[in-house]
Amino acid sequence: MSHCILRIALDTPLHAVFDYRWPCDVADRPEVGQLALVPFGRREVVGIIVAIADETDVPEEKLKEALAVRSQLAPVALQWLALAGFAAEYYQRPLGEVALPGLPKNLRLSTTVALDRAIRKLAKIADGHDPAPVGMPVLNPEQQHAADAIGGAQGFAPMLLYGVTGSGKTEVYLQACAQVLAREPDGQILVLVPEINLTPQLESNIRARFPGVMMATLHSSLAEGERMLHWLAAHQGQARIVLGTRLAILASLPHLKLIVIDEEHDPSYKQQEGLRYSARDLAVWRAWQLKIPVVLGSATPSLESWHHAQSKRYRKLELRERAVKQATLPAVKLINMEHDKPKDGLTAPLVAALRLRLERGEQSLLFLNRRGYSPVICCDSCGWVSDCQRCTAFMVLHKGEFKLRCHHCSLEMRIPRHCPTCGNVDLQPLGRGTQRIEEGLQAMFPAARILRIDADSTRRKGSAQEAFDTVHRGEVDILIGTQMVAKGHDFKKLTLVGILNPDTALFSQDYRASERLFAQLMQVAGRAGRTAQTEGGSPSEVLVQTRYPEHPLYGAVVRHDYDRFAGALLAERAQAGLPPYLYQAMLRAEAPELAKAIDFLQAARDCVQAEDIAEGITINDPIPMSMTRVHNVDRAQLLVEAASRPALQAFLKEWMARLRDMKARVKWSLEVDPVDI
DNA sequence: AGCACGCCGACT
DNA sequence: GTCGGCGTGCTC
Repeated sequence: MSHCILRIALDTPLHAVFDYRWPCDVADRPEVGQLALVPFGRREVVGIIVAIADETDVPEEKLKEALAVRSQLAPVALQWLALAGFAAEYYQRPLGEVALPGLPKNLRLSTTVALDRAIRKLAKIADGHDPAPVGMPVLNPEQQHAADAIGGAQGFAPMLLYGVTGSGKTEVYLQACAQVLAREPDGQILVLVPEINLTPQLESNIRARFPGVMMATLHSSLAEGERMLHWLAAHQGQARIVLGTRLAILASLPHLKLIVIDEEHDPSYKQQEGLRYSARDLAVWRAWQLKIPVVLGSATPSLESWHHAQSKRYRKLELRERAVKQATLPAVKLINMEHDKPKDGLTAPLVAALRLRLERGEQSLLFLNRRGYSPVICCDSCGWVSDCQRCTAFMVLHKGEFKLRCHHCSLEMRIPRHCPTCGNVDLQPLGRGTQRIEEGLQAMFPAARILRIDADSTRRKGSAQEAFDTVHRGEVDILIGTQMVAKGHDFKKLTLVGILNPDTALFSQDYRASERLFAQLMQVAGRAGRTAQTEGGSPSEVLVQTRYPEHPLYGAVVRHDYDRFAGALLAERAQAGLPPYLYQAMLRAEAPELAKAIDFLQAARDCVQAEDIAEGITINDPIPMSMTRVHNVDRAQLLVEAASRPALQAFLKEWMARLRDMKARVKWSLEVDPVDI
């Protein structure tokens, strides 16, 4: 028996692949894409075989033998390895760090009992190969046109499905899926959603519509056993439809024929720690690689996607009408808070509108993106404020729990009875969170059934679902919530949406804040008026309390005019030299002292500044992050810009190699295409 | 990242 | 006298 060399990617921050000896004859070598168990340092870990060679440069005494190859599991396809390889290069991370964390944990154990059990279990389940849908409703002409365009697309075909809330995008996806499933005998479809827990309807819709095919879900809250089964069902091609969150973009799908990204503008498609990838961008790359169609759906597309649609790189499919014929868009009205002074956070017109809904037995929703009772407490006499000891942030008053809590490091303390610096007993809450609004509402409408839905009220598992069920059953008159209530749910009896304090985002340092605010307002406005008017209820309305009613963003919201707003934002971006007209990467550093972090970034800048590789690249000054200190660590960042993606990529590759060689003792990381600036 | 080895302070 | 602090070094 001779041996070969297995080149294996391992989940480690080291930018290298590792070679192992493996005894085998030439005829029965393992395959690239198979998983293998290997000794690594003092541990045993599972990696992916990325190449098989006859020889290696690794000295004999260092070379170890692999312990096992997972031959019962089919290798991942070469195209999947290429996807991982692309993501690794693009985001400047080692291959193993991209390829392995997405696998079910049970696949990465030294034992194979869980794998063997899952394989046996799936072998007993009949493959879903009856693609016939049931209960397909008739589409309106626009929907039908879009569904046919998607279902009939050949080759790489990126499409933007642009349609207001309620225009029936889901039905378009479903019918396009039906066409693809009918045409491709083994074809698989990947459907991505921002948060699967907030959209259980889509899952049940798909199951009900396609009873003859297997569907698998992939998201972070699956139990390990389930994750293994679902991942394996996708990997073996049994699952014809895979519904998942951003992590599902890295699923092994050997027969992928269509990708759908619902609410493509949603920020949750961007992973914000570890490998900071954009599932939307990777989806488009994957579609390009496989020469298949990809659909990006949204009522308020990201400016990147809109830009691509305008320049005809993406085909635009538009749904102008609401699919439910009688439902029109809700009337959006601005309440000028300079004229109508709010009491307990609510202006008189909003209170009157709430009272009207209560009298008619209809539901209202108040949207305030700030949980807790008040974002800070302060001392009237000496000016003390409830700063967090570990962060550049205030501690938030949580009145019900008698606590101050930092939302960034989770530090908690009892509410001080008197001012820590001057002893004054009169400490005032400043500003309003959802709890305080709830308290004020309850005092104003003692008989009303008021429910608050935010991260605090739904901490227990399953309690969010219970809360939404209560609303759906009509057992709530006024719902108050954070962005949790903006997504997914349609409330049938809801005819009023009040938006309480959106102004802060207008003047944010982050140039993306207004794009996000617009999307959020349109989304929450869309919760109102989906069906109520058909039953003779109040006309649906959305009331926005603002100090800047003349701001163009609100004008656009009132007119439901995404097109013009997006056009104006794009013009600003072009003028100011911002994405999508320019490409960015952000180098971040953190250290116990700010100066250390800044020094590192400065050194990182200096090591390339005057050189050829930095030509055409703008390396900005290092600056402290806007929230400088979190959990006793100071953070700083340095923005790099380039006019073209390839130029930026080439620069980053060389720059990262040099930074790794610098062996800095501060923690640092790179984000390509950063979203929070 | 893990997980070692490796030299200096407070405890059974 | 030991337990254990986290500094530096390595992983085919």
